[in-house]
Amino acid sequence: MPELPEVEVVRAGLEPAITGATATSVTVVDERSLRRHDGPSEDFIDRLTGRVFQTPQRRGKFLWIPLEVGVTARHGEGAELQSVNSHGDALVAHLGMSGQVLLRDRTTDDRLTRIRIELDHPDHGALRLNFVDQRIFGSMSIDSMLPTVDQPHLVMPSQVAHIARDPLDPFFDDATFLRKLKAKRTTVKRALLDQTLISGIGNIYADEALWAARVHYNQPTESLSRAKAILLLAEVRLVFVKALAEGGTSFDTQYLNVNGESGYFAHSLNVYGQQGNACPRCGRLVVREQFMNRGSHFCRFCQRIRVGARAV
DNA sequence: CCGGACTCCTGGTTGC
DNA sequence: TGCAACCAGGAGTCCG
Repeated sequence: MPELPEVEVVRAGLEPAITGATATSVTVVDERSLRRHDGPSEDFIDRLTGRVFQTPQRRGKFLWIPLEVGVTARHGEGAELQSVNSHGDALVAHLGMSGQVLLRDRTTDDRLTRIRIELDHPDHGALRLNFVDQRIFGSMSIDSMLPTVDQPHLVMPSQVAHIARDPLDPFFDDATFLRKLKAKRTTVKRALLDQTLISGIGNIYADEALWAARVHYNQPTESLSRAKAILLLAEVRLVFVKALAEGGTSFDTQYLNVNGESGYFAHSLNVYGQQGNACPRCGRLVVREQFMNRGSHFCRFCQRIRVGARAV
């Protein structure tokens, strides 16, 4: 599924292609892809049509494109230029399990397109942005930008406000993360997947980072040594950076494919989906267990629950 | 605060 | 060949 590296590949790919483009036409093929939009599809279309895209942003697995303020073309003959809010709006996208953002020319469509946005770019001309999503766990929405609680000068879509910084964010605070992790009364994989603690990690990279750090998914966070916690955070960053590097190579400005299943995932997975295969480190069999309604892949020998290590 | 259950959801794949 | 069962799980919500 799309996690931080996949979403970042999309963001980085969209940036040069669509920044400055105008949304000339919007088609909602399947309203269920607007589940995070507060209002009917007509409202989504009205608030997006005629707007100009600014630089795409990302936090964790959320992606958004701020819309230039001041142009509310569709709304009335200039009569009621609604001052929505002082910080403007953004087109927010979450890819969910199977979402893709595909940049096409005007003649190309994709089978599972749920939302289609026609764009006109001053340099690149006519473009089409297809939001494709098989399972419809993803969504698009128009959301208000609001100042964040901790940093009032930093604005962000309201539905992203509760999402923690991701570990590739230059302002991610390691010390704070380690403190909060320690304070939690939960187990380590659950904590890694908690987007309010650290964002961007999904099932695949959680399993990969835990394997790399030799930590069992069910290790209580309070008994995780500080050294292990630091190592784990480093391994999270490492798998992200590796995936990002590989994802970047297959990037093509005219075709942004972010299907996590295909492409760069395949050749660098050590445990995810590898049940029955040999652990690359010790040669014993990788196993899969049910945890949190999903699969946990790990090596019973390399990753064992350790007791004690209750630092002061 | 925490965890578990539940909901959303579909098409490629598997099995008979 | 045909069809039904199976499977993947991010995120929000509710409840005990």
